[in-house]
Amino acid sequence: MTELNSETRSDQIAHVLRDDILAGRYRVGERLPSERDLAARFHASRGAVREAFRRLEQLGLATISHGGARVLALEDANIDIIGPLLAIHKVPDLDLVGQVLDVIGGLYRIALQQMIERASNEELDSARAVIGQLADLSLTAEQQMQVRNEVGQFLMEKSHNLLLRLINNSLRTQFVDNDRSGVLPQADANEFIEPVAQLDEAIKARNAELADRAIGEIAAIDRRLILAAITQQLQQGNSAGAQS
Amino acid sequence: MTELNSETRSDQIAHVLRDDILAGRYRVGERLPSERDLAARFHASRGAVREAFRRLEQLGLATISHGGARVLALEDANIDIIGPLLAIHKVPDLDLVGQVLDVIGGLYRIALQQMIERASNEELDSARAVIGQLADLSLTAEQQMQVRNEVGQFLMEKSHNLLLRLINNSLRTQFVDNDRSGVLPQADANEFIEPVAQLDEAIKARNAELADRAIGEIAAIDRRLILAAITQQLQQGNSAGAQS
DNA sequence: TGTATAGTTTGGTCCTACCATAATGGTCCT
DNA sequence: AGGACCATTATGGTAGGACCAAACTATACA
Repeated sequence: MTELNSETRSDQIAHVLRDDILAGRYRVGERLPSERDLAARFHASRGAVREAFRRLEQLGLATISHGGARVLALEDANIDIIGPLLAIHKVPDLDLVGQVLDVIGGLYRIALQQMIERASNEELDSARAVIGQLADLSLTAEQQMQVRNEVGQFLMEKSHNLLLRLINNSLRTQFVDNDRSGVLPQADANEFIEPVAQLDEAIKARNAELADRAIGEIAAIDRRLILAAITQQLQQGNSAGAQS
Repeated sequence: MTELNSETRSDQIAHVLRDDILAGRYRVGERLPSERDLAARFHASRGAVREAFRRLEQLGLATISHGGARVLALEDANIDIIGPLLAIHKVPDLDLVGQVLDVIGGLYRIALQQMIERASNEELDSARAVIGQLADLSLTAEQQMQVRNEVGQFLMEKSHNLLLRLINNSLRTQFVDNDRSGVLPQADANEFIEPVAQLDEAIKARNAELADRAIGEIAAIDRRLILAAITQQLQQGNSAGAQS
């Protein structure tokens, strides 16, 4: 295990319950065990269970009311369940990752539009500098990954859009938590050279449409790389699983 | 007041603390009062305060650890604070609403792309039917508002993208909660006729680019209407405030 | 068969006590 | 006078028990 010393009792309970729900061990609308039962099962006090319940409630996984705690549909949950949902399987679910990448790509497009519309010339210049790193051929795979994260982070900040930043933060932290799975796409930086150049020019000219096209292409490449890396890991997992 | 009978003690505490933080009554990094102090202040038990803390923690507004509870930066918070943030002032903050609408518009664009890419022909047909209502000239303002919500909801569902739906749900519920402010934009349905027709045709032909343009235009109109309605309310509020 | 009702379960709240850790303040040494 | 060390204190984390009110369940009655 990673670290369980710093994890609070109510944290543990909340996590177990969360994963149970996400894994579908409770049907939607079904009642969770009572606080007293759970307290007994986890060898904890009712207070700890209640605190865990509050978090589940905030996560949108369950409603707690007088009759009991009822499980909600996954579609009614909070964004913060995406991370745990991806972490349930050893290798993330390919479909879900694809969906998330689609959304992230779209968010970057929005951010870029906002930035081009609102940011100062100085900010645009620094943005171009950061983005330029994407086409740096001398970086390792890890560094490339980091650069891409930085670029995304930078775009979000310079979009001056609070909601955008909030969404991005949620997603980013969840992926960082999940990165331990070792999914490290090996990018061929050459692929990025052309769209990055286009993007640079578009930002320089504050050409929103061109920028949109360029960032879309970059996101598409990124998406392809990540999905390929996961697919590869899936196959490795399958072959390893076949041995046992 | 609306309803405070069904509101739990820990709910009240959480809400007060949340609003205090959002209103900036605590500086970032500052320590919140201790659980015992807050319990005394709210005439509640420590348990209730702790449950409130768990929710603040889940909202990303504060970190609770052994030294004490510390306030986090707004940018590190959860999406679910957008609603409360808008509700703090009698009339929502114009900038923030604009930002939110920008993002929602972008999300609709993503959803539409996904839908065109993935949905079945039947789903597309039903989507066209729903979208067609946007240009219905015989609807009242309330009905129009409802139709627009339905369209958004429909797009999100048919995008078959879980993350997109989660984000949309969060935002939607927060706005529904906030709709009591009575911001009802009066749309001139005539404006929608042309882009809606374009969108219809684009969906029929599965033309992603054309659809993107059309939905963008619709979102822009919607945005303009809502902001205008809020601006008007702001002015009313100012003139009313000048009397007192 | 449907309904009213009593009993049981369950969440909501409070209280008290104890522990472990972080924050604080004082003391001692250099 | 300044800094390192240590005891004290404040604070969160947890446990257990008690009581109430609302919700659920099963029973008895009409």
